[in-house]
Amino acid sequence: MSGWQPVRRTRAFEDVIAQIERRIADDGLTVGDRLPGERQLAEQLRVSRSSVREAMRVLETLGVVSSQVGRGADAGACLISRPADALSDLLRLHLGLSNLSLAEVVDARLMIEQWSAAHAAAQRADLSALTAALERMDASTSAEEFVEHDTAFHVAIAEASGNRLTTAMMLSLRDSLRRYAVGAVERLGDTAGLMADHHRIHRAIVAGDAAGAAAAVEAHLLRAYPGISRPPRTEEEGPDGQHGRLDRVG
Amino acid sequence: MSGWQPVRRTRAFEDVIAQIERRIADDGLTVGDRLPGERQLAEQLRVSRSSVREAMRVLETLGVVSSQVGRGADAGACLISRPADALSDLLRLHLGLSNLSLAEVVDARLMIEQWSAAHAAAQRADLSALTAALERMDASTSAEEFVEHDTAFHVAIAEASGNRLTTAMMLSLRDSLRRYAVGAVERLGDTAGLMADHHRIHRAIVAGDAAGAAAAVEAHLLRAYPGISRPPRTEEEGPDGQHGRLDRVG
DNA sequence: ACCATAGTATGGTCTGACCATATTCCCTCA
DNA sequence: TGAGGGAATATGGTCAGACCATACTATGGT
Repeated sequence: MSGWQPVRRTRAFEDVIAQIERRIADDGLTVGDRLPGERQLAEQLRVSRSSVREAMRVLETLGVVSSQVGRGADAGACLISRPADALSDLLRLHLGLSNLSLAEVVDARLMIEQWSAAHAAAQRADLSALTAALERMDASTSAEEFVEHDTAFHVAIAEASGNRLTTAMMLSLRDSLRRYAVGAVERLGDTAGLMADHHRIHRAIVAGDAAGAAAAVEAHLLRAYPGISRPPRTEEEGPDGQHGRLDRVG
Repeated sequence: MSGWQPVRRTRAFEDVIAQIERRIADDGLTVGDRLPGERQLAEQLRVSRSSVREAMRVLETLGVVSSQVGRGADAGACLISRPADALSDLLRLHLGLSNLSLAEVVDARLMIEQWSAAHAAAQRADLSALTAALERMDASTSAEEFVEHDTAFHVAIAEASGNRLTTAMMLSLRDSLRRYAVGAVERLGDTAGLMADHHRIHRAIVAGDAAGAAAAVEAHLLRAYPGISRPPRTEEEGPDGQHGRLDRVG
C-alpha cells in the first residue's frame, strides 16, 4: 500500500507559532497589537518559557514581532510587519553560503527595478520623493552623501510602484548588494555617468514612459555591475548596453 | 553636536549568529558542513545552551541550518540552503497580517513568472521537465492531480530561467497563493482554458519567443486571478486580455 | 555471522533562578 | 500643594541543570 505519512513530530515552539498565527488569522490580530508576556503565554499554552522564547525568535526573524524590555505600555512583544528586514538577512546568509551567485541577485534586482520603474511611470504616482532624492544627489559633495541619496532614489522608485512586496524585495536586494555597490562607485571613479542615468530614469518616469524607464534602469544597472546581468534579448545592440532594450520583458 | 549612536545592546544569541556567519564567510563553511553540538557550541562561545538554541531557531527559520536528533553522522546541526521555505513562511505571515494584499502578491508573481518565461525562452534551456509536466497535466483526471502537475509546470518555468533566487521567490509566492489557486480552479469550473494557456506558454518558450511567452503568462494569470493584477499598459487592447501585451516590461 | 541489548551523544523540553531595564507608585521634602 | 526621588514591579535576557525521546554505536552472547 502507499500513502504513508512520515511521522511528524511537532516541536513545542512550532505549536506556539501556529497558535499565534491562528490568532492573527481568526481574531484579526494585526500590526500594533500586543502579545501577552512570555511567562503568561507559557502558562496559557502549557509550555515552558523557553519554548515561547524560541517561537518569539522565529517570529522576530520573520519580521512579525518586536520585543521591548522594561515595563509599561511599550514593553512586551508587539506585532509588526517588516518583511524587508527578514528578506535582507535571508539573502545575506544565502549569498554567504555561495548558494546564490551575485549574478542571480543582480538579475533579480534588475527585474524588480525595471518592473517598479515601468509601473511608476504608468501609474503617474506621487513622484515628489523621487525628485527630491535626485536633487539632493545632485547637490551632494561626498561619496557617502551620494550613496545615501542614491539609496533614497531607488527606494522611491520601488515605492512609486505601489507594491509593498516588490518594494521589500528591492530594499533587501539592494541591502545585500551594498558592499558591491560601494566597490562599483569606487571603480567608476566619478558619479557623472550614474547621475546621467538617474536623470534619464527620472525623466522617463515623470513622462509616463514605461518603456523608456525600464531601458534606463537596465542601462544604469549594467553600468554599475558590468558583465553581471544577462537580460534576455533576441537581437544585440551596441556593445555598451547603453540603450539595451529587452526583447519584451524585464 | 550630532552623530550620537543609539545604545545597541547585543543579545547573546545575536552574537552566536554573527560568529556562525563569520565562520561561513571566513572559513568557507558551506552547505553540507556540520556545526558543533549545542552543548559544545555553548561552551566554546561562553554562552548558555539556551542562547545557542535561540540562534539555531533563527538560522533554521532563515533556511540555513537543519537539526536532527539522535546520534551518528546525520545527527546535529547541518548547514543547508533552502531560501524558498523561509520565504514562504515570511509571505504567509505578512499576508495574514494584512500588511500585504493579494493584489500585491499576484502582481509580484506575474512579474517573476513573466521574467522567468522570457528568460527560459531566450536561453533555450532544458525544457524536458516543462514538457513532461504539460503532458501529465493533459492526462490528469482529477483536480488534485491537475493542481499537482500544474505546480510542477510553473516550477519548471522558474527553474528554466536559471536563477535560483527568482525560482525561490516563485515557489514561495505560489505557495502563498495556493488556497486562492484552488478557489480559482473551482470558480472556472473546468481546466480547458487553463490548459490552453499552458500550451501557449509552452509553445512560446520552446520556440524561443520571449515576448510571446510573457504575454501568454500574463493572460494565464489574468484568467486565474481576474481583476487582481494591474499590468502597466499604455494602450488598451481586447477586453479579454488574451493577448495583453505589456507596454514594455512585465 | 548474527542479533539483541546496553551505552551514549544528540536535540527537545522544562524548571527555577537571577539580571538589566524601564515604568509606575508612593513617600518625602520643600 | 507640588516636585523630586527612591522603592516596587513587570518585562525580556540569560543562565544552570536536569530529564526525556531518539537514534546511532559498541558489546556480548548465541
